Amino acid sequence: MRRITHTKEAGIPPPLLSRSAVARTRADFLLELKVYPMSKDAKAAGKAGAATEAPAAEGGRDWSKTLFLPATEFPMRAGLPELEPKLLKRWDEIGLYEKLRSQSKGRVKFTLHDGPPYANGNIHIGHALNKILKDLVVKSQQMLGHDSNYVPGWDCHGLPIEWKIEEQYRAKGKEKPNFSDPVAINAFRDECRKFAAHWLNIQRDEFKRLGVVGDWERPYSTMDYRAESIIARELMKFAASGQLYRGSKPVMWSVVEKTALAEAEVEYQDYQSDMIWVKFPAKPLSQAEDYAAAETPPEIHPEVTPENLLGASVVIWTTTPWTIPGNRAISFSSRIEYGLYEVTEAPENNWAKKGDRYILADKLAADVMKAAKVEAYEKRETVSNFELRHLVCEHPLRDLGYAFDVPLLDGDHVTDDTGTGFVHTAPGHGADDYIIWMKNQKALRDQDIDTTVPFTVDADGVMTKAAPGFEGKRVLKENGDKGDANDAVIKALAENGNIIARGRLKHQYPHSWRSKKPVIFRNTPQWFIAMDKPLASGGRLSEGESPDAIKRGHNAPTLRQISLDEIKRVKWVPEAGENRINGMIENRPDWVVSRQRAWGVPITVFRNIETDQVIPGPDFEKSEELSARIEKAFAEKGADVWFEEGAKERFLKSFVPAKDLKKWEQVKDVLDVWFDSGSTHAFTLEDPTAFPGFKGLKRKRDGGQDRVMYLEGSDQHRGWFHSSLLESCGTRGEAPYDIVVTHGFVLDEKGQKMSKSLGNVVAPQDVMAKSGADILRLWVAASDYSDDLRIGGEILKTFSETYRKLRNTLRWMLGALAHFKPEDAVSLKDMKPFELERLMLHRLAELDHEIRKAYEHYDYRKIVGLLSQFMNTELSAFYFDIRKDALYCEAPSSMKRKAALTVIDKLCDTLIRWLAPILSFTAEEAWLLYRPDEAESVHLAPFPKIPREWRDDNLAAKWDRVREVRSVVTGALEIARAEKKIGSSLEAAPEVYVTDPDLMAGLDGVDMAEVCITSDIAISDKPAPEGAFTVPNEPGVGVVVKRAEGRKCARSWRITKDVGSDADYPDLSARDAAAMREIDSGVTA
RNA sequence: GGGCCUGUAGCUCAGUUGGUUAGAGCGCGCGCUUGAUAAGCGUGAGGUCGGAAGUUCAAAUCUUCCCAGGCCCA
Repeated sequence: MRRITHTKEAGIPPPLLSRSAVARTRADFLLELKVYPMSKDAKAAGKAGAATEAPAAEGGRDWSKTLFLPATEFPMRAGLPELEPKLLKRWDEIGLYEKLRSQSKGRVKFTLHDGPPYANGNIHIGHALNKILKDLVVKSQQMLGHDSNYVPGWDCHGLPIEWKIEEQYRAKGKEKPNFSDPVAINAFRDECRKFAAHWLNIQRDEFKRLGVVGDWERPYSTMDYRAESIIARELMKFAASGQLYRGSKPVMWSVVEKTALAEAEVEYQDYQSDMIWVKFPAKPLSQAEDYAAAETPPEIHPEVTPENLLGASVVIWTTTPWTIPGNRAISFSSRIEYGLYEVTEAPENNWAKKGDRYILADKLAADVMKAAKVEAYEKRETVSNFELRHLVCEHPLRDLGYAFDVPLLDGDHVTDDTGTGFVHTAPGHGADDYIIWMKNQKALRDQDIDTTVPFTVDADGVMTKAAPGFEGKRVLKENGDKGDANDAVIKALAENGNIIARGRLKHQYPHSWRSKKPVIFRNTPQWFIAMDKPLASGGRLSEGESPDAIKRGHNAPTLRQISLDEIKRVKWVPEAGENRINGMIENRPDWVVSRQRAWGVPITVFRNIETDQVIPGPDFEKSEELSARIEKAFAEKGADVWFEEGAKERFLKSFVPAKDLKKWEQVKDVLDVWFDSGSTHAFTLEDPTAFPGFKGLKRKRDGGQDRVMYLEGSDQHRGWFHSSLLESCGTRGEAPYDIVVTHGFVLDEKGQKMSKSLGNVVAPQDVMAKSGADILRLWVAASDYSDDLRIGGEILKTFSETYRKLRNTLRWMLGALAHFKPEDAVSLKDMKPFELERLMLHRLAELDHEIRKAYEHYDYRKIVGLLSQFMNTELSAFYFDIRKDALYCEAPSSMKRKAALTVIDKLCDTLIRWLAPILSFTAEEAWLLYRPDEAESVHLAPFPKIPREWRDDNLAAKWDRVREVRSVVTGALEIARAEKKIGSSLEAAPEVYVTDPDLMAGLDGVDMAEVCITSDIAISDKPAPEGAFTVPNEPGVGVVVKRAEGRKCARSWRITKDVGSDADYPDLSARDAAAMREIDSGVTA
């Protein structure tokens, strides 16, 4: 408005000012005045407004042009989606990562070792969280003064990629390749490799887009030849030390496809099974058995197998009769109540006969008797857990060649919902069966029970000689139809008098998702890494200990013990992580590392089919040479060479006599991909040739100061943290990391898991396109990553607002600094009179301490909190608001102005650096405008060094009082405003009554009118008059708001009595008139 | 079902060894400003601290149970 009036009076034809015209006028004006921070001629710029404005008739002069208003190119609205790619390009062009490395050579290393994501699709919000968090760590550790390098990596082998390639084969009408054909398998592997490479590249771009700084040009990948060779080498270390062994385990097996299936490859469909109820006769135990008397309840007969159970049978129920030959135990549950039941009436020729006595779950007895067509029965006894635990049965097919004891095992998987309350346990044919069998290994062996899991069914679904009496019977035919095994088993049971009922059951049964045919659980040979085998060369070397000292024989620690010890040495953030992984390592079974698959690193060992010897292995003197040969071949040509024609002969040449080659089986299984990723430390951190950034890495435990951090989602306690720990402890006797940080999962706004079907998925790509990566980064930094994180529309909106506030504070500082000349900087000594400035310096010193501490502890939300609070409340709403008058209006020579600018310069410098790890793009944008001449990138700068002398606790305490009084004044002004007494606070001249001497002392020497942004103020130590404004919390302060007296200065808008005291500037206050005189005379400094 | 963990204003978070009327930033309502202006300032309203019971003079904080949610197993 003012401007339009002015234009009119200046005689310029009154334009028809449309909105856009106004905007254009304004834009032109800004352009004219705009100070380009890059221009070295800031001096000229500072007075530009004043100098170009010829003194006009005072009444019409546009005083705003004579003010030192903020001027900056840093836009109010960021336009992050457009800005960010430009900055990324710039970082690429200046070689930011290389610069960081060369700049920090020789410093203590902080190494965040990247956990490899799986290269098979676009990144999702969880990836974004993980990588941003890593970037916060890496950048802040760098700025704290470390050499903080980051080499990203990818996990490339494995099943999901195989599936994709199989899918492609099917789409092309090709058969699934025959993996025993060397050409076919390597052609297939090649497709997998290409697929992984494709997604690696896409993910790399997506990760870079987040603003993550790292060595993107030279990442690691588990499928690099070098990586494959080292993964194989690591496995061979386990083989050579004897920790790798061949065992067996039931897996889901498709008879039709002759292949093992993963859980994700089966689907449950209706299927009609044969069900049978089978008797396991109770057997008297030898009296020599000695049971712990302590656990014997007094009311129980302490003798083994109480008499009343003799002649009774435990009854089981199963839907897979063909697994009876594989039976080795019966599971019961100590949570279920059991009884001894006698059949009192039954039809002639019934399987269940009068006088039979069965042990059954009480809840299921009636059902069982009904199924067995029993007409009447009675419960005789209660059967206790104690009795069951010490009961041993005979196998129902004992006379066919199953003359072993069948023990009873207590298991949580047993329920009394269906069946008999007892679960037939065939360790080769079920997961639960196998687990409970393995869990009881030791106790069973103590009872002289053979714990070997029998191979009763072969790959074709045909029963083997390990199932005496049933050899050659088929479980399933080649086409997936039911074979003759069930009938044969049922017939044999009947002949032995140990079946009491049969029937059919329609239920959900696993089927292959490809052939849609039923699958079976079948015991198969697998390769294991032993958790509890004493490690001859295990354990870390203590200082000064010779390598020979660790050969500890049978007293040597096991992999489990070493791992548990190492867990204690690692710092877990948050601490609960230690608990979690500890529990897992304590309880986990041996590590199954073999997969009957194609796309992976092979288990590069050979097995003698006659002696079962494995090479490389502990009893093979050429293990090292053999390993070296394999490693070298892999490094040169990749793991494919293992599958090539004649590989066995080539690798074994000269190690094994040619005539014996037939006896040696080349293992074609591939490694569990967790072994791959568990080995990343070996082929990255320990390979300075491929990764020069890791050269000279010397961890604290090795007497150095460097640290290695792993940082992943909390699911990796079971995954990567776990496998890396086992791999490294098994081969090196120590954990591969010093610090492990875990974060939670990303949920939707309501705390629910994201899913396509719920439609609550937030894609990082969308957020970056709409709001920018810095918003995502702020979200990560401000959230409590130790817990699950939530994201959604409202949350993103909130963070956009938070961002906007921070951004505008930066913007105002940059604008104010357009008028700052370094040579005007005021030294701390000369800052003495300016308490407000010193207060700000004090706050910087305080914050410096807190922010460094928070960055050191990876506590980023604390930093966001501190900086938001500081920038919004203390700077924008307090310091800046107060200082606007001095900055805009005071003369160029004003010391107050110069002092303020000096402080704002420090604030700006410091805040941009503190924000850089979090708002990486925005901080860079600000930095380039702030330091146009010398600054290459804020990410090359360290956190600022704040002089200790800036700290002044007494001053801070004093100003706490000032702010207390101020808050009463602003409260009073608000009332006056509501009463329409005043509008702007400059229209007021409050009377402040301070009876509290402590508060009064705080006001000493403080210009309270300035602090309260009023035109005048009166401070009195007298009691406040009746009706004065007070606040309950500040009883010692009363305020009466009076209107300021005098005229409004046309330039500063303050109402003072000295307006017009300078005849040359009749509309201005004395202060402004003096300033104008200086400006008009061309003096700027 | 088991192990680990979480639940404080609309949102993101603080709440020290249990101790006055539970805090902050953002958002929201209202007012001011129009020289940070798709900005800035002031001010106000929001919480039975997931629920219940218990221990205690005193519980967001300790105990138990329940509810909701997450990760990992089964």
